[in-house]
Amino acid sequence: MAMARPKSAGEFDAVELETALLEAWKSENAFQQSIESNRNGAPFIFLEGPPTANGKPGIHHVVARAYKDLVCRWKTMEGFKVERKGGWDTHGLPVEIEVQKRMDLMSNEAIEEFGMENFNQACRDSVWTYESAWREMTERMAYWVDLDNPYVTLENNYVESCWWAMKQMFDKGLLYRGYKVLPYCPQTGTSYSSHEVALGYKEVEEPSVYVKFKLIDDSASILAWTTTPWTLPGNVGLAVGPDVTYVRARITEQAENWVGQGGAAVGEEIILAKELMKEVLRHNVEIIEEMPGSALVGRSYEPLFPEAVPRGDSKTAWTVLEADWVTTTDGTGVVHTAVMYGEDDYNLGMAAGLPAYHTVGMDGAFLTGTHSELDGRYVKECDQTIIELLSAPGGSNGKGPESGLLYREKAYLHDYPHCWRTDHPLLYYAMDSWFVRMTAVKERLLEFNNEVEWAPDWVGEGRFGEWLRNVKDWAISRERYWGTPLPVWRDDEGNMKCIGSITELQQEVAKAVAAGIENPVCPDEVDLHRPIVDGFTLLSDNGKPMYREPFVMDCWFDSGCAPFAQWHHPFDGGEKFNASFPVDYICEGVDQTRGWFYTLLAVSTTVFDKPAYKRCLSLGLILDAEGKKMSKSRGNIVDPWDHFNREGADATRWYMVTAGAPWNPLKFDSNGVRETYAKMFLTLWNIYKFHADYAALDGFDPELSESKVESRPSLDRWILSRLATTAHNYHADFKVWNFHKACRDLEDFIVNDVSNWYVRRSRRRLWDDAETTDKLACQHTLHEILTTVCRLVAPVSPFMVDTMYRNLTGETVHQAAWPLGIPGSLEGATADAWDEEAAAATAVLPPQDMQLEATMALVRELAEVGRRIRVEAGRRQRLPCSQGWIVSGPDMEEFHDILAEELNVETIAVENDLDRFQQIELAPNFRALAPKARSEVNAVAGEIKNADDPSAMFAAIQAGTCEIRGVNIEENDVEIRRVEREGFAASTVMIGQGDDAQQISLVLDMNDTPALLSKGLARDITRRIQAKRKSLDLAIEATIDLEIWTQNAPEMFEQDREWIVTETRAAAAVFHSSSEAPSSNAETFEVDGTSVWFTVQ
RNA sequence: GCGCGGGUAGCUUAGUCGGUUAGAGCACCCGGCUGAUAACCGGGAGGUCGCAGGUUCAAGUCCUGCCUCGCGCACCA
Repeated sequence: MAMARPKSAGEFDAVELETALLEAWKSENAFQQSIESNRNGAPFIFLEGPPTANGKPGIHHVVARAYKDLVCRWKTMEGFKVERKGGWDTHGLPVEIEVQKRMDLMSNEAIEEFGMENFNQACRDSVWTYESAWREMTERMAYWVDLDNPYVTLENNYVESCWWAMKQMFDKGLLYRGYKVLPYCPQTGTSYSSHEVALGYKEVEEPSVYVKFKLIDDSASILAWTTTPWTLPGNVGLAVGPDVTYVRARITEQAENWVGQGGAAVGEEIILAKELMKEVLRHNVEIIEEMPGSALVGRSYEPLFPEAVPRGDSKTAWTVLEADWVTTTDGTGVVHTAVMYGEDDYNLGMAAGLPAYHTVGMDGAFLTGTHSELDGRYVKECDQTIIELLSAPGGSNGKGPESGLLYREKAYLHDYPHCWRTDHPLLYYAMDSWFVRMTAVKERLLEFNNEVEWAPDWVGEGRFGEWLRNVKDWAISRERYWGTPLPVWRDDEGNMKCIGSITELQQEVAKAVAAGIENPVCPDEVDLHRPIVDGFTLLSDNGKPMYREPFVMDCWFDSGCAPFAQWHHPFDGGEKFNASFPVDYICEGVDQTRGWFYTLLAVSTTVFDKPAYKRCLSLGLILDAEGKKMSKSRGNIVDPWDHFNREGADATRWYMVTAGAPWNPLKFDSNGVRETYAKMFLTLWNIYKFHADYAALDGFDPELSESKVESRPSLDRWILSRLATTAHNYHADFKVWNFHKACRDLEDFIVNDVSNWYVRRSRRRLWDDAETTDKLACQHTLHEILTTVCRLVAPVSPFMVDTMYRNLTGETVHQAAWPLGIPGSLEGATADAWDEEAAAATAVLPPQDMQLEATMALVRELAEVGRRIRVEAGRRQRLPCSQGWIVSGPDMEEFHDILAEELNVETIAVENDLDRFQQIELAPNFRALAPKARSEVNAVAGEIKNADDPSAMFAAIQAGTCEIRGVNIEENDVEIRRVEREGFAASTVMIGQGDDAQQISLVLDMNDTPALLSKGLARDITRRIQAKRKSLDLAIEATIDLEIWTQNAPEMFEQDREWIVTETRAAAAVFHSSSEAPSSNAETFEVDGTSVWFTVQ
């Protein structure tokens, strides 16, 4: 049995407390113990989204981890078995770039020269650069996750599971090889992800050209516009909008002031979108014909560079095609289509059967055979040549009009992506790529998404749903070095094999070797990375050598495999996997919508035909105090240690959770952490200290004494009811992900109800040296409040409450039961379903008494009202009033003494005669009045409000005889408001709402008597002496010698002198008469014209 | 351009079914109180509820348009 007798609390030092606890947790193995203690509980499966450890962790990582931890701890306290395996994302471009920068290997050639093996080794090492920083942050913030046995995406077992998954897709026909147009840098020989492209947008001015495409069997030309003249040799089609209106316009006269090259002859006919005619054409024209785009579809035109692209068997090459994405916002309403150099172009080309041939090599130069003046030249240097070729009489193909094929050139200013390493413009370039046919499983994706409980729901329905409804095939390959290699081998005829395991690889290698193909040995522990896997040559079914497709996989694929690859499924851990899929809970930033949230679902759908997760908490972005996104480049990342080392992890975590809804962007404000520390944690500590210090002093032991709740004073029953109500609301908010609301309300309860009312009102109860039942009641109450509050706070801020709970109960709060029940421990329960009633039966909360809560709310309200009255009447708080009256309202008899004390009133009485102090005013109740009075409502309301004699009107209303503007006014059409009669110090409060609304007034008697003046003075003197005691740092039980002189003072009664003596623990006291001069070392003060001197020794 | 989410006091924010005096906290000022903690209580000042229309007897709340910030998507031919 644990020691349950609290020790004195001591001063609060968050950092010291937290670091000491971290040590204790470590030596006790507290995290593992908290799981172990629930080993028979129902499982709640959490999946950690793996961070990459090659960047320093910032405060935004702390936020995500706080929410992960919060839910896991909460579920653990509910009795669920919540294992938390850590994970690391270790592959991918960010790692490569980091290494490239460090080693100055800024191109693929450089990497290959350096050696792929060496390079990948460098990546492998680089991955762990900040691992210890992550570990320290994770431990310090008390994110409980198993970092000693994490899954690591670069490990062979993990990669093997990814290979297995890939093979499942391959076997289902969901994996295919194709082209994808990607932003590509010929200098470095790499394509870029959209993230990198975003880094390199630059505003540039480039020549854009309007080109005439001469129709066959027609004198007219179709006009198209492009900002990339180098794509023109690759032109194989023109796209028009089927519903766009086009015109055929004839040039009627030469244009004046022509700038630049190009032009048109009088009589030439040009086709373009009607809407853009004015903007594009510099000549005067006459419109010959109008037609929709659909009328142009199928027309053939002369290729600009007939040599550049072979027709092949294409029937649609060099014809007009329709595309619904063609707009008339710029250009000519006709889009020049070069299949290999634009994404839309490529998709259109594939759909329409255009020939798909490159005119540009991987080095960025025109391929031989494009045009004699262009072959072998870097495309960006050819703009001028192309313009000249087009402008020549007859144009570049010699079949155009005499005026040439160029109509106009125009400098064009736009944002264009550039290589962020070499600064060269990127080329959109069609490249070999592998895809997962996500479009084939779109319906399943949508179904599974509907099954997910999203928080907030609009991310699931909106953002994520939108993404799925527009799902495209997943380009999964990257022509890089450091990643999970694509396990596909291919021969020169296009025969392919996808390898799903090491064993299979070994078998295939053996087969190849048997057929005479040389191969390195393939041991069981073969490293599944480049270049090792590239070294194996396999044998196709037709006996041809097969080489590995030289790609690695998108690293998002790796993390998408986490649910099974973390267990090395299907090779190991079958049970582990089967029992934990789909997972119950994931939680990451909203930026993972297209990232991890998607790839998890994409992989689980294609491989298992199941969803990957049941619940997903999508967190808002973390912004700095100015509302700017935190980023390395802005340098506005907050270092979590700034707060860990100042206010501590508890305050940091509590701040994060209470600052706003989890899914809303969080403006991280350092002052807010400070505020949380001072308000929430300091207050809670002081409540605890108050209890613990007296409990220690009195030897209080909750196990050895008893105090029945129903026989405790109403103040105790009130705070316990508030505790139960707060806990219920807290839990209800947790269930619907409203952690912010839950925690704000709990904080309010702690600060307002417990500290500012209960403890303040109870302070004197514990001062009593004797063992009274009242003191015991207070101690038990405080004990119950604190142990419950500790458990509620523990999932969010796990440190301080554990220290408190340990001292109060001898046990750790992290193995304590959730006060609202422990469903996870019930027979047959799962994370999704449990017996609510049986779970509730395990709850441990005091009884609720809503009536009592309402009454106390009123008492507190009246206490505030009383102070307001005093301020307004200019009567100081310490000068008592002889009498106070409460006018109407519920019975509060049992709280009259509290009120009397709060208000410093001798007696409180109830007065039912309203008219004695007050009169009424009437106010219209619009909700009731409006339907009856309709448009007259304002006029009627005005007459009610301004009634000369409201009492008389109300009497008429009650009698049913009050009619205004034809409307019969009934009682519920008006509200009665009370105002004070002239000459009374009173104030009125409204409680309740709607029909239950009630007004209660407080009236104070402001007349003085000698007795009151004496008492008031005594209180003032006492207060000054107490302050002096405090400033002298005297022990509470120390006694003093007291001397007091007064001048111009009211007579002080003997009983009040005695009161001063006992209150201030004076062993000896001398009250000098007013004729005696005060000692020169006496302190002095003045109150209401009375001067007082005193000495304390 | 499309979608999602915001815009309420100097700052952080609450505001339910539309109901007539928009509520807190921080900071500021005045006063009070304190063996009560970096506290507490009362009061003050501080708001065109992003802008403009509309619906309604009544709009922070509902509708339309616009401005603006954030995020995502698309485009940049």
